[in-house]
Amino acid sequence: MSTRPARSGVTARVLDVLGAFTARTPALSLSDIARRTDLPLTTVHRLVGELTAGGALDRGDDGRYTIGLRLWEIAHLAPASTGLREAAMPFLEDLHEVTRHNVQLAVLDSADPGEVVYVERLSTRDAVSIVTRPGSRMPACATGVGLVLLAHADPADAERVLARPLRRFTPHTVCDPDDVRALLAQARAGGFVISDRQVEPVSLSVAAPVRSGDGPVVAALSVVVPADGTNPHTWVPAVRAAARGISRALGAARP
Amino acid sequence: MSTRPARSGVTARVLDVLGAFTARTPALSLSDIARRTDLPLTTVHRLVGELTAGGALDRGDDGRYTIGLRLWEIAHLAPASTGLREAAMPFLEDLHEVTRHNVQLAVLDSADPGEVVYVERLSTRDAVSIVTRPGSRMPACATGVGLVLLAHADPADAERVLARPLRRFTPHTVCDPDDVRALLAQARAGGFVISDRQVEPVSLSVAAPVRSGDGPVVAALSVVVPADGTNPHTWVPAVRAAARGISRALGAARP
DNA sequence: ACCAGCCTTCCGCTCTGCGGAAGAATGCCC
DNA sequence: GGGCATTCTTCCGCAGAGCGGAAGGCTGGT
Repeated sequence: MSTRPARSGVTARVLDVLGAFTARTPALSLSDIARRTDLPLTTVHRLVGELTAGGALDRGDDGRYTIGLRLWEIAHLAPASTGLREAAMPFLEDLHEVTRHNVQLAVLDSADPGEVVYVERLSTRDAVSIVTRPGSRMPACATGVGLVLLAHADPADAERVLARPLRRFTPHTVCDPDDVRALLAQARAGGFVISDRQVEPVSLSVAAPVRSGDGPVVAALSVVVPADGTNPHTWVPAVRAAARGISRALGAARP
Repeated sequence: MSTRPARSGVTARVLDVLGAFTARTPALSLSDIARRTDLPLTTVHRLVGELTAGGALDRGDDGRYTIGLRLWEIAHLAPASTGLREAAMPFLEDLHEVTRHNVQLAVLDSADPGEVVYVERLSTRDAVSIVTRPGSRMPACATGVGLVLLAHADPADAERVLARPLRRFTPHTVCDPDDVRALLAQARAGGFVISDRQVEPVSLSVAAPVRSGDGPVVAALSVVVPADGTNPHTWVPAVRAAARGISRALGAARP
């Protein structure tokens, strides 16, 4: 699931410690971290102490650690936040308001092109329930945004992703590489893709690519709507328009 | 401006390297980082290499480094994102839709109670222009959210903040400690505060506290509206209602 | 009282990070 | 082109920083 990027050295250990935190366990005790990282307790004690002193971790009243505000702050300087999210938000909000459904923005993980990382999500209390949050990841093949991103990624990367077994979420998840290739071709040709009940049997998503101006595809945007028989193509124009709007904004910001 | 949290040790240096990135310079070359951190070039070279290998930094096509996607992803496990932002978003959107103005959510920096860090912001293309972004910080005394947070913070911390000179942004910025104390008292008594043209001469903000259920104040929420003579109290009910809604959601999530 | 986890401090060995120096790879100006 | 400035990368020997085993508080459960 989570990659093990660490080779050796203190830096790698520091990153291992930070990597011990997950969406399901955002607060960890000292020995939790030691167990997960497979590092000696004493070592973790020192590292965590230094990280806490630097604001990268925070210590709660119960003694458990969480990711610190300062690290959170620094991380917001990532390009995904700085340029992309900034430019996209107004368009996401418009799309959200028009559709009244969940709207998502995602990028491809360059380290592992088989997965997408969600940058932003706008939800409504009464919208279809949904599993993703900003910062969370999903297999590229199963999601609308993932298919769009894969369609415009390095073909060699895409083939590498298709070479490994594809995870199934529902009976509708497309797991045959050839079927995926067809969807990718469709995405390139039509400028959008529909992922029909691939993640949850009750919802589908309509996605379109976001470019940096008229340059390469840097992100994808989708709307998740209930699979209630309504023709999904209804949503295509709105999604594509929003995606193009973001692309234009990005081009103006960083030519 | 930026604190120097580092003492010694590799961990501290790693954090120094990450801390070299700022909102105005989100992409840095190797020697940029060396200069800013005041570390030997060779050392930075190694650290940055290890950080890049671990996904904490990304290297752009031009050779410059940016904060990496993986770090961004991990940072989203900070409580400010996990619980707070998650719970707040629907209410922020409602408030945003009703007011059609900028809506912001912020927390107090525990390391320096004199500053607030913005967690989220919803803007509109045609709203008053505004300087804050998620992850950015401002002096607590000058902002609506800051005054609210300070009002409910440890009184000793508040006094410590008032002891140092207060930065002036406009002729309306409240810089006299006693005037600030009056505003804080008002915030406690009324459950809201109005920061009138303190940051920019053309806008004012109305802020209210967000509690963890019925517990302590953990965040503050504000709407920024043009200072066009409209009675700012018009906005108070909507802001307070949204703040209470978030508080309730937080209480339900983590009792 | 006893035990089982969790956290913290101590300390000596050694392995690892350190950074000066030197060399490649640009880019710029004359 | 030649020379100069800046940036990035590789190499390597020294020493001090990080390492982690062991031991001792500090809980809370039975």
